[in-house]
Amino acid sequence: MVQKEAEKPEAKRRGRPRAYDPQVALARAAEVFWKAGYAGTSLDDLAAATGMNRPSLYAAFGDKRDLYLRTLDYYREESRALARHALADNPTLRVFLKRFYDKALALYLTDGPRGCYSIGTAATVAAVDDRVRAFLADSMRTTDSFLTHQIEKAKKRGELSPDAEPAALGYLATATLHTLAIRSRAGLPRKELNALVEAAINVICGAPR
Amino acid sequence: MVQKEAEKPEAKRRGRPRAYDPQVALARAAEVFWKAGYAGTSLDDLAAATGMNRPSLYAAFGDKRDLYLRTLDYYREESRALARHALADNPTLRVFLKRFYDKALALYLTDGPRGCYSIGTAATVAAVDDRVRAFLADSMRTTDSFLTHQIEKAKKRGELSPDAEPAALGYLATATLHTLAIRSRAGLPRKELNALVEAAINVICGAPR
DNA sequence: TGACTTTTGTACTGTTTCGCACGAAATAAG
DNA sequence: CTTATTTCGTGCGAAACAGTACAAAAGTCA
Repeated sequence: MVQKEAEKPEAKRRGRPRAYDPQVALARAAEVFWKAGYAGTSLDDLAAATGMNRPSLYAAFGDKRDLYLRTLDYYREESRALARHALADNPTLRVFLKRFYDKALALYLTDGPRGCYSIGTAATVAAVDDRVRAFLADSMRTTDSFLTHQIEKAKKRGELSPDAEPAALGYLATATLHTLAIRSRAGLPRKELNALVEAAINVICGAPR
Repeated sequence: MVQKEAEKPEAKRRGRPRAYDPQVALARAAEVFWKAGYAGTSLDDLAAATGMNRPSLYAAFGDKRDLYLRTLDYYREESRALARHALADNPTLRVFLKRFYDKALALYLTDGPRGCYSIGTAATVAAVDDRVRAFLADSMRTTDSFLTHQIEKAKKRGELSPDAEPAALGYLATATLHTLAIRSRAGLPRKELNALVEAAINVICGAPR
């Protein structure tokens, strides 16, 4: 609806070639939203950041809201790829969680204390935009079930106490991610965040041996 | 700097009387920010909500940022009063936490899914405003130590396992509050949030007897 | 080369927003 | 009743903003 659906990346297009790469533009736009929030970002800001001018922005992505929704999807895909990658060598739950939170923190602390993209920006918009709210809800449910699933696997492998409840611990694992998202945006020092990660992992996996 | 410091509430003031109550105006302003976020709220919105006109707003609270910072303080005071009240009859940790989260949820779900005021609005602003960022950091540290203190007390009273670590559990208790703040703003149903509260309390206090 | 297609960039319109100036209104003090 | 003081409320000017029209630019295709 916003753009030509079937994009052939390599096919020679007919008219004047684009001066921008849509994926790069999307990433640049996300950076601006990330910093200033949705409402705090103007189309001029976006144009400046992407190097495009406003008419091109409209043609490529629709209006500001459309563009924002695109960046949310973009961010979610990137995040999921990171999470999947942390599972590549089938680590223990303890090792996986450490990696998972460390990767999250690395993302949250790039270019100053910016926190999580969707929590830092979409949470505010969610109260007035149904689609953003639905996106947020869906993202969090997905994180819940992903983490719960990892915990279930670990329990089956005998890494956890037999009376550990994966669903409850999954909630807490997601809650840990959320609190890191907010705390990092609040500028808390890395050291403090590391201590929190340590504490959460010990509670979820049981005291370290 | 923004307003006369020593406000004698009952002293007969000299000129034309105010047509508004500053405390009420502050609460109304907070409601608007709560819904639309800081950047998403214009002075006209605030004027409409408070029944004041813009020049009066400036005279009373300074500019938009000053007013917003005031509402943050206001909200924090209200929240602390609620928390203190939940401790009035010296309840067990389990009972206290249940009350604490229930009160938070009641606040977060008033007038639709609006979540926590400071997390829902200040988190976004924090990335571009030092004072807001400092406010957020300070608030969260206060919550951490408050909850940790309650957990320590419970441990001394023998309510918790001897090897429970209050500092670690305190982080998780705050994390639970944070995740509730975000999830409620994302519109997750009350039932799901209740289940999360239940799970978190069981992890913090130990399985129910 | 010339017709066609798509993107670019400038410029324009109307709206929103901010911040303040200024006179009217309301009250206390003398 | 007059003066001093404080607030109210209209309204103005400047800036920011969203969205679009239009012509120039930069390609493809025949």
